[in-house]
Amino acid sequence: MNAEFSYPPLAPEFFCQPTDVLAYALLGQHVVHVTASGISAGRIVELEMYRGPDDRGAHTFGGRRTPRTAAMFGPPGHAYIYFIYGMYYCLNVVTAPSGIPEAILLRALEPVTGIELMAARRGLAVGEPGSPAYRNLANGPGKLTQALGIGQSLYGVPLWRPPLYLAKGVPVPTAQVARGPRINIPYAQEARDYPWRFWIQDNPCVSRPPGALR
DNA sequence: ATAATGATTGGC
DNA sequence: CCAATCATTATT
Repeated sequence: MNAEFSYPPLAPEFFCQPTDVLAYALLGQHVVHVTASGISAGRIVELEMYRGPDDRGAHTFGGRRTPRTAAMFGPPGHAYIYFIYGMYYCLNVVTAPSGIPEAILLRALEPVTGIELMAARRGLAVGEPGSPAYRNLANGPGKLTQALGIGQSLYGVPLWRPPLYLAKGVPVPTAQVARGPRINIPYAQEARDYPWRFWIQDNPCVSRPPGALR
């Protein structure tokens, strides 16, 4: 069993940094979810930032404040979770001070703890580390929430303590961070090409091969 | 009340 | 390439 996850939670103040700084700082950190079934956790290897109200790709473009997007207007370090395409949840880390709706979408994790639990939730067989089955556990925004058992009930929760928290990992040197356009926002016009997707260069668990810049 | 659509995934 | 599947949102 998982007695305790050995990585300590990040401090609440960690989230009080500009969104672009946090985009780099979050890579290499861990996402941990504690449930009655056990602990599952993964290392963040890919993410995207959304900066409303000026970002056409963001749910908060134009300052749209609805029940769904409310968390994005709240204080940093909380979970913004939304249901998409009738079947998947996406997990975001709210950033920027209250009133400024910015967030970072977590797009892919490298499995670290609770592999069997993650595989069971995904309906997959447990694979060896490095195998295709292993990579497939959390290499996408919908896959990672499914693997960690994250749903709407965690909407708005703080991310510095259980049951859902970010835990200290090894920061990724800027030189190892690749950037490119965000995925699946063809309607976003000029914002479509902003290089606001960040991932760890050459990491096998990123959601899709690079169309990289830098 | 109704219609359109999506920060995805998996299968053909 | 395209269907699955439904909450959210805007519109009537």
